[in-house]
Amino acid sequence: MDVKTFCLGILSFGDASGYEIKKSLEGPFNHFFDASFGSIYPALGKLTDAGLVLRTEQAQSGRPDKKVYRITAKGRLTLLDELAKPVGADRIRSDFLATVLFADALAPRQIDDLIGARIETHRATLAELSGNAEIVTAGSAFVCGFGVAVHEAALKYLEEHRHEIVGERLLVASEAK
Amino acid sequence: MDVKTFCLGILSFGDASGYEIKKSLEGPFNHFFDASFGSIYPALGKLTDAGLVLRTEQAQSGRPDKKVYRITAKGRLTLLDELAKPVGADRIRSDFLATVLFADALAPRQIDDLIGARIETHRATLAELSGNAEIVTAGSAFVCGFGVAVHEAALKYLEEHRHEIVGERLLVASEAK
DNA sequence: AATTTATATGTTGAATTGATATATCTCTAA
DNA sequence: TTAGAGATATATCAATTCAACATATAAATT
Repeated sequence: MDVKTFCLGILSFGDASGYEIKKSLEGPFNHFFDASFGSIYPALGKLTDAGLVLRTEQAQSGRPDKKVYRITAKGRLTLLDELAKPVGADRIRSDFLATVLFADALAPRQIDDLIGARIETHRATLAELSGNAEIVTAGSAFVCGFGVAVHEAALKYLEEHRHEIVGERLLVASEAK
Repeated sequence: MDVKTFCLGILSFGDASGYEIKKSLEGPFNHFFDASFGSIYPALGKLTDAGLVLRTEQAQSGRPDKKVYRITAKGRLTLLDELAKPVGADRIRSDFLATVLFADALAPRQIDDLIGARIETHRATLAELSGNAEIVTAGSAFVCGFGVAVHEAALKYLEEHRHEIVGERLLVASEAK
C-alpha cells in the first residue's frame, strides 16, 4: 500500500491536514506503517489533482495556513478498489535483528546493551498500544490487539534468551583459552 | 542499516556474489530484511570503490561472469564501526494491517479471506524459520528464534480473533436493521 | 517442442527517506 | 525576563531504494 492510499484511508475516518496525518503515524499505528512529510505532502497533492480529496485552506494566526483535506465520493470508491487488491507481503527492515545477526564480531557487552535497549522499545510500544487510541473502530482494535500480541511475544523472547546469546559467546570465548 | 552494511555483514560470513546475497534474503532472514538487485549491485560497486571488498570475476560457460566479492580487513573494521552505531527503529510497512485498519468499509467475506491468507503466510514463514539455515551462528540462531516467537504469536492472535472482527461487524450490521 | 525456473548482472523511472528550510507560538527553566 | 526547547505547519531536495524491465543461457518440467 502506497502513501496515497494510506492517506485516503486515514481521511476516510475524518478530515485532516498533512501534519495531522503524520502525527497519527506517531501513535499506535506506527508499529506497522510510517511515512515522512516528503511522501505525505506530494501524495496529498496527487490525490487533490485526481479529485479524490478536497483541499480547503484555513488561515491561522502566525502559523502557515492549515490545509485540511476531505475525502470525496470518488475517493471512497478508489479506496475500496485499492483495499480489494491482493495485499503485498510485509516489508520490514530491522536494524536490531540485522545487528544481532552479525553479532559474532561484537563485544558481549555491546550485544547485551543492544538487547536491553530493545526491551525498552518494546515496552514503550506496548504502552502506546494499550493507551486509548483516538480512532476506535473494529479495524483499529484488531490492529492494536495484533500489535500487543506480537510485541509481548518479542519482549518475552528477549527477556528469556538475553543471557543465552551473551552466555553462549562467553562460553566460546572461554573454550578458546 | 543500509544495504551496503548489510552486504558487508553477509560477506563477513564468507565470499558471495550479488546474486547469492539476494538469494540469502529469500531464506530465513527475509522476515526482517529485504533488498532488491537495484540496491545490492550499486552497493557492491560502492564497497569495491571504497576498498571494503575485493571483486574477482569468475568466467562461466554460458551465463554472465560471476563476480565474487570478498570482504577486506578494512571492510571488517568498517562493519564493526557500523554495528557500533545506535540502531534505528524497525521500519515496517504492512499492507495487511493497513488494510485491516480500514476494514470497516470492506465486506466481511473479504476480511475473512484476507485473514485466512495471512494465516497461511505466517505458517509458511514459520516453516522457513524452522528449516535448517545455511549459516548457523549464535546470532542467526537468536534471530531465527526471535522470528519464530513473533510469528507464532501473530498466528495465534489471528486464529483466536479471526471470528471476532467479522462477527463484530456482522453484529453492527444486524443492529442497524 | 514449448514453457517455466534458475543462474547472473545490470538499468531505469518512480517512490520514499532523512535532512534541511522557513516562520511563529507556547511552555519551561535559569 | 529571556533564552531555549518543543509544537505547529508546509515544503523541497539529494540520496536511497524498489519494482519492473532488459539481456542471455542452461536445465528442468510439461
